[in-house]
Amino acid sequence: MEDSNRGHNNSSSLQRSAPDGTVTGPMRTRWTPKAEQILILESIFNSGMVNPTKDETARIRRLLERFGPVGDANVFYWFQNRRSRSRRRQRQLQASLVADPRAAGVAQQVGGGVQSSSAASSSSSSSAANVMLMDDSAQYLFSISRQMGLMENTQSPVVRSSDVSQLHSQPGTVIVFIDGVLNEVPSGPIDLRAMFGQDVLLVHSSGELLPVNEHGILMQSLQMGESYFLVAKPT
Amino acid sequence: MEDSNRGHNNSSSLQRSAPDGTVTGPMRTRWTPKAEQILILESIFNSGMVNPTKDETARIRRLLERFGPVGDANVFYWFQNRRSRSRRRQRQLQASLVADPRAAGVAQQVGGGVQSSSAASSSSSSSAANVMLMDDSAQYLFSISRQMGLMENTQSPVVRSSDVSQLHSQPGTVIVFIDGVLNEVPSGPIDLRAMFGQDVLLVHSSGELLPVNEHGILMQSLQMGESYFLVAKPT
DNA sequence: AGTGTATGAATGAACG
DNA sequence: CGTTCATTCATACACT
Repeated sequence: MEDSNRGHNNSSSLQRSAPDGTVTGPMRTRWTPKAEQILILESIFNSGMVNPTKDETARIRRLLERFGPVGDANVFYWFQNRRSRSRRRQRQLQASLVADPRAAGVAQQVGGGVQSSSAASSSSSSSAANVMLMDDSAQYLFSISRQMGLMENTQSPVVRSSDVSQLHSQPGTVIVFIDGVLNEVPSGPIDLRAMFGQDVLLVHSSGELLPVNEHGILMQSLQMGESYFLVAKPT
Repeated sequence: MEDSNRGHNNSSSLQRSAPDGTVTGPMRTRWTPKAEQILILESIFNSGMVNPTKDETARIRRLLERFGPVGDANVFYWFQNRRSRSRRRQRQLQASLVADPRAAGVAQQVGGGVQSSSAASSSSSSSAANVMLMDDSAQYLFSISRQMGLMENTQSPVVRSSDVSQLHSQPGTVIVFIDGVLNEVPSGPIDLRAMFGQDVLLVHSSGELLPVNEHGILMQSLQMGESYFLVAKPT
């Protein structure tokens, strides 16, 4: 694809001076997405729109612009990188499982919501196949990307599950959706029993069941912006 | 097979070990053009040869080989990508100007030297129509591509305007030709008066006059590898 | 104020 | 040629 509106030209007169004193001109500062922007992007990606078309990209950009300056290029790059890194993690997780099946390594992050391998390409595959396993708890999240048309003129932020404007994902934690509500959880292993009181399991929005060890400890870190659903542990 | 010399397969038994130590087998190193090679390529592209034929590609490759291993395929891909991305930038610049005519955005990069639209395809259109506006100051650059036959046996590098071997374009700067000599200038707006002492204008090698604001500040960033010419400001 | 890491940006290499 | 993938470069930001 391509990069339409050039990325976030913050046209301020930034300059950096080299050690020798020569001014090397305006720094091209790179776009640093706001927490809200990341949440929106993650939600969209996670809802199945992993490869927006050019005009979808523009719509997304307009959405994001409410929270700060953004260009189409930034959005384009974001999705490209997201796809790429998601795919890569998926692969290397797969590889490490083959290499050492008993691993199920602790901090190993699972990929995004991209389906296994082949036909993951095109846009808006409004994943209908994902509805399974989870006991009906709020999957309204999946409609976010489809609602965009409606939201474009509203002032209210897209994600409202809690006051998102404040969060910036404390270091060492990740922001995730659990049953549709925002949660900031520690990155790393999670004691599901301690955290949710009962014997439960987590299902990623892709339908994948997250592995726990014999103590009910989640063996993978949850991943920033992903959404998960609690299900009762089958006895 | 139709694809000339395959791209720079330095066939050494390279291996890469993943972070966890697992050996992932021989890896395909991708060609990373040297600064000199880029300058040559840019010069050629900029001189109007935007789509070299197969044998022109081979000649170019032989040229580039003095500065490091390179295959015909690399050259082919380079031109293909250069054309593509140049055209794209051109389009999006156009689009953004339509969207917001008063923009003329500061750090907005202009596309390459491809002429407007339609008949930009074929090779060696030794641009005769580009010679205009500029007051005769060294346009010998344009002959670089035509000189290739002569240079093929010489030892001296193509670009000699200064010791090019060292440059790697400090971040935040771009390397350009101005009146045929290499310059490293800050990417971003440039104060022509401050830099050149007089009231001058810059003309891109395509003939396009670069816009300046009322203070004589260049409103676009110069582009890496492009060549420009100084002309006196008409009073 | 140095070091490590996540990630935005760029671009070589392909594919359709 | 447009689009997509893989890899690499550059840097914003945390942590020490």
